[in-house]
Amino acid sequence: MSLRHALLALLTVEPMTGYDLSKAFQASVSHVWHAPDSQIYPELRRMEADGLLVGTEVPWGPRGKKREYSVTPKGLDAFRAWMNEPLSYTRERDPAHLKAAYLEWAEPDAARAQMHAHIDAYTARRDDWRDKVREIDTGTSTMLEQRLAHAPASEHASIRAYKRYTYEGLIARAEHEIEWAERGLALIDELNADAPTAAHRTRADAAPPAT
Amino acid sequence: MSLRHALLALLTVEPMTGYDLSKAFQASVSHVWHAPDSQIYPELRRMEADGLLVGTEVPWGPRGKKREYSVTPKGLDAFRAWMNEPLSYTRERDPAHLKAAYLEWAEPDAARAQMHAHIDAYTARRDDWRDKVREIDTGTSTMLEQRLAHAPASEHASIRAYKRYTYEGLIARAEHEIEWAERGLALIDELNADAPTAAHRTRADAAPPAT
DNA sequence: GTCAGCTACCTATCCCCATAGATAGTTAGC
DNA sequence: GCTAACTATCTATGGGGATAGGTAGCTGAC
Repeated sequence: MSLRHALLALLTVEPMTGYDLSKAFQASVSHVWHAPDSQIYPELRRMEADGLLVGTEVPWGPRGKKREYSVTPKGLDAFRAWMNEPLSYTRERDPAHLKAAYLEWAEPDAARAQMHAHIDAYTARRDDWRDKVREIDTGTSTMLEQRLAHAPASEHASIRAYKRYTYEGLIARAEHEIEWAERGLALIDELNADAPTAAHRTRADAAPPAT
Repeated sequence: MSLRHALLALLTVEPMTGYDLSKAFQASVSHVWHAPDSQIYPELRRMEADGLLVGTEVPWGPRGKKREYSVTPKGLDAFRAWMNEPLSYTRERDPAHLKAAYLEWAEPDAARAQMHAHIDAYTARRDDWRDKVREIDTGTSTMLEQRLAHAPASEHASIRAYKRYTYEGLIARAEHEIEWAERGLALIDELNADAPTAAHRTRADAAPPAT
């Protein structure tokens, strides 16, 4: 149900078409929540059916048309209700840590490659999020500036602060993941210092026991 | 496809029934990857159909029977192949941070409750993972000890080290999440310092902190 | 005037997962 | 001998998401 609320968050700024939304999504929310357009369009229809949005046909060129959605009072209520109730936390499900727990099965070099992939993935995210923070600070984030333009000046500080807070949390998390993977690289080196390749070969034959 | 590999990881230790697996899952892997039995049983069937496992009927009491699965060489190959290829990283999708980005919409007390929920969820996980580390160190983890019993002594250090490494990473992550939420609480107080809510004021007056 | 590239929207399939429940046999304690 | 609790397995339904398409109109450059 998070997609629904992410869309509501964007539409509270101003009415948009599905296409606009999928672009806005990529530019802003996607750093926190990703969704392809094939998920956005049907969800908008469902939200309209549920009375959270109203869609109006807008002419586009001589023959074309597009559908612009705006939030209804009911939609606003739903969004506020979601914001005011705490999330339910689902249990951990993390492929990287799952793999790490059984890393003795991997070739040392494959284990290292895994760690490098982890580092690369989180480095990219960290840089991405750092850009977002910079955009917030310099006022070059289109979505944020539009949101601010539609909000009373008294709230500008909060809006900016929460966005910044969110991305800073994500940056710190990414840095933690990078550190973790770097410790992983050190650990792999340490464990393979004496027997670089022999360890795996014995393991390979160990699992199917000859009965 | 992670469930499949989590199951393979467990079955490399020794053959098990679906029921055993769902128990073992809860006791060990579930701290990294959770799955209910209704997902495990069909997946085992599929894995058998794919030739990764063989299942044999084992009598259980006078009339009952159960199905015990063991890993085939093909299953072992699949597991090793998974271990040796790097994971693909999917894009961020985090409801807590999504909400945080729009926290100006929430009542201050609801925002605080959200932060407390975050702290509670990660505190529980952190404690859980700390227990796991303690189990690893004291040798009271059944699954781990069984795994060690089936592996050459030369590998015991690695097996233990990777498990410990995994859980330590998760503990550090949980601690980061707790810190983040605590900074969130401070931020909420700061942003609402001039206009405290009625509820907040009442609570502060009713229960002043004992020194 | 036509072609590339963009805007706009939609469909289909498959997989994973959450949740809820159905069924049946076994074991241990009273 | 009965009952509660455990062992064992399976089904059904629906939501959410990934991936991969398809259609149609618009716009601007050459």
